[in-house]
Amino acid sequence: MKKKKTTIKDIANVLNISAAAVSKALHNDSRISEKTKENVRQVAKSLHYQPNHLASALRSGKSNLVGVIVPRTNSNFFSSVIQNIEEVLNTKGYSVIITQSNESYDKECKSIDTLLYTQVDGIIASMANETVDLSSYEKIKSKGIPLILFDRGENDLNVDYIGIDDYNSSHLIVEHLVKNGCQRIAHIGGYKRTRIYNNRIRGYIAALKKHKLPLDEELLTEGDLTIEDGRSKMTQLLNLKTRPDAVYVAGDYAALGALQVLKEHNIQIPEEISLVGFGNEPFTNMVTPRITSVNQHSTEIGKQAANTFLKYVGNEHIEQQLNKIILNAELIVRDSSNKKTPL
Amino acid sequence: MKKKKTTIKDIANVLNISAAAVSKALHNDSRISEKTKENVRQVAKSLHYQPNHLASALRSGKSNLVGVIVPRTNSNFFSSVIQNIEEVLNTKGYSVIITQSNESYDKECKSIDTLLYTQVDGIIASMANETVDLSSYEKIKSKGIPLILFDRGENDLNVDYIGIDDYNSSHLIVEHLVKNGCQRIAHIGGYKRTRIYNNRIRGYIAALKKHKLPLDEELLTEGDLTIEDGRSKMTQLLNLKTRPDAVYVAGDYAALGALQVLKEHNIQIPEEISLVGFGNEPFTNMVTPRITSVNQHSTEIGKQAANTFLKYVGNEHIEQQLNKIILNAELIVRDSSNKKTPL
DNA sequence: TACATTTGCTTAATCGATTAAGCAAATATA
DNA sequence: TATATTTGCTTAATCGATTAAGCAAATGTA
Repeated sequence: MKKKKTTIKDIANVLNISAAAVSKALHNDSRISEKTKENVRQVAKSLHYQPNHLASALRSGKSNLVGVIVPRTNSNFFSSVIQNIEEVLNTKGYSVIITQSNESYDKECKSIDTLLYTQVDGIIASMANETVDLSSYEKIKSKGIPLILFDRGENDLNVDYIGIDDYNSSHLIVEHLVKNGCQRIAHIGGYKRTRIYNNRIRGYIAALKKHKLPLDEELLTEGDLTIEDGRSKMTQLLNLKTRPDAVYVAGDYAALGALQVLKEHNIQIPEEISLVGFGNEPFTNMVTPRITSVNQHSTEIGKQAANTFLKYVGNEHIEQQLNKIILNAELIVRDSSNKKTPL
Repeated sequence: MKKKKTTIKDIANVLNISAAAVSKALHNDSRISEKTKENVRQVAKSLHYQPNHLASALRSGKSNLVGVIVPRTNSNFFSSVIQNIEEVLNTKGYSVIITQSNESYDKECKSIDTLLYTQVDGIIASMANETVDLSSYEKIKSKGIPLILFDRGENDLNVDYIGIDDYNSSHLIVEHLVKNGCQRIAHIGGYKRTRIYNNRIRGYIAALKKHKLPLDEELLTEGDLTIEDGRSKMTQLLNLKTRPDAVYVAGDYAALGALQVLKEHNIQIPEEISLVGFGNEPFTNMVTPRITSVNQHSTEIGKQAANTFLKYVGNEHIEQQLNKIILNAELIVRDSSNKKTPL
């Protein structure tokens, strides 16, 4: 019942040559005659031979696999990054295996173990929200395989990082809102412990100062930026004595939750309250009103991450170090913040 | 510079015992003394030993990896299925590696090769839209590893399948629309060559007949069900001499495209035209009006798929055969089809 | 005391592919 | 013709973990 797989030995037996000769023939070794090569290829085909990756990887110490860890795959951003990583790496003979952390630290550790256990040649990761302890990532480094972070990174790891300029993006957003006449701008932020959200918060605060707007602690919240989080934070903001006239949400899903609440309260967007999200998820362009958001350049991030990995391949002597590639984010203005009669 | 990994041999050298003893100690063999076991564990820890999966998998013939192939990961449905597969399999010591076909046949073949090459112990897949030639899937079967299909399956492969009742779902939808007074129901469908879309089309036709409604070929279209497809098919329908009074779209993304077009034409939904999608993607509940859709039970599908795989593990003698688990889909009625003043 | 059993380990083969080293035959060079 | 080189293969070691077989020492049984 159990179909046994064809090995080079099987091919060797058919042709009455050694397994070594078969291996060399398949790798087009110059010391094997054309005739033998052709025979080997034919027999290999007829026996449906497929090389056993475990054996060759064990021997060569190279698996030609690259692991990717993302918080979740169901956002367009991560899905697009992965797709671009694959596109670049596939052409170089690498295959990509994807694992999700579900924003959980435990799951992330397990993912890392799985990937190391699979002997991947490198890991490209975006860290889970929960992650504070970096020891599991240190483990990757200690194995001597390249680690590249994107989007959610961490300076302390001293590895390559590709992301957008979160600090500056906040400036772009606040500037845009101020130009549209907003004075009381709230920020529904992510957790400060996550670097990118911290940067967005710092950018928000700095931008307020730059435009001589007061920082009102009531208007600055922290959360996990799920739809539910967006809903509850927006509700909270609406219950304030003085409501904001603009809300900048650090994630599109939470922005969507906020939008729902605003609509349920029959609040005119952007006339009464302007709304800006972050991430440029496709749905921001689908809902009513369309939500202004920030394009994170997922395509570019994916390609750069893959190329950064390739830089290390075959150059084992290059020591990894903190090397940031920061892309300029792009504000995409849509109905939710574009007042027809600005200042 | 290159950190070399710790092997059982290193541990053996430290303790002056054989590698075999170390291996047995780590596997808690009864023929190894408690004292030695404890020593081995300690040294393993201090040397940061991690077993080399390639070696053990090569020897044992079991990789403890399960491959999952999906068209794309960025839909909530697939992402949720994967998450549930992982949950079930992780507790049984399996890790999951995910690959995406991007709806491309070529990419799907490559994914299959990657997974086979990685020597996964089984494959759980949902087929790409493009796939007609089943030979790459036959290859999986010929390797003797279990293959489980979900959502997008194919009877001819004679393997396990988990999905919802597409045919019946169409009946539910048409019935619902008829009850709401619709008489001229259009169907923006997927490609007939994909089984599930074919079933939805067949169900649509049968349901019309059941309710004694004429089948108008103009109202039945086929496409790839992207947002763009939804937009163009909806535009096409609006240009008909007699417009439909309801549109049943076989996918939520296309339904969203249709919704956009309807809104751009200032058509009242559901009063003038009712709209129903398929898949219950989160955004159906977020847009205005909220879109009626069909819940595909991603959680259940994921769990069942994983459990089906587990059924075969260690039971190499069970021959795979066509074995369908069909779950009842659930119609979730929302604003886009719920007329306040029905018949 | 004499033999049987158990304990605790070692040796060596194995999984499948790769590769350094080597050897005989064919071909080239002086 | 004698020697050097090239060609085309084989042998055997290797990657790291597992495991059947085996052996000596310790313990048990009669």
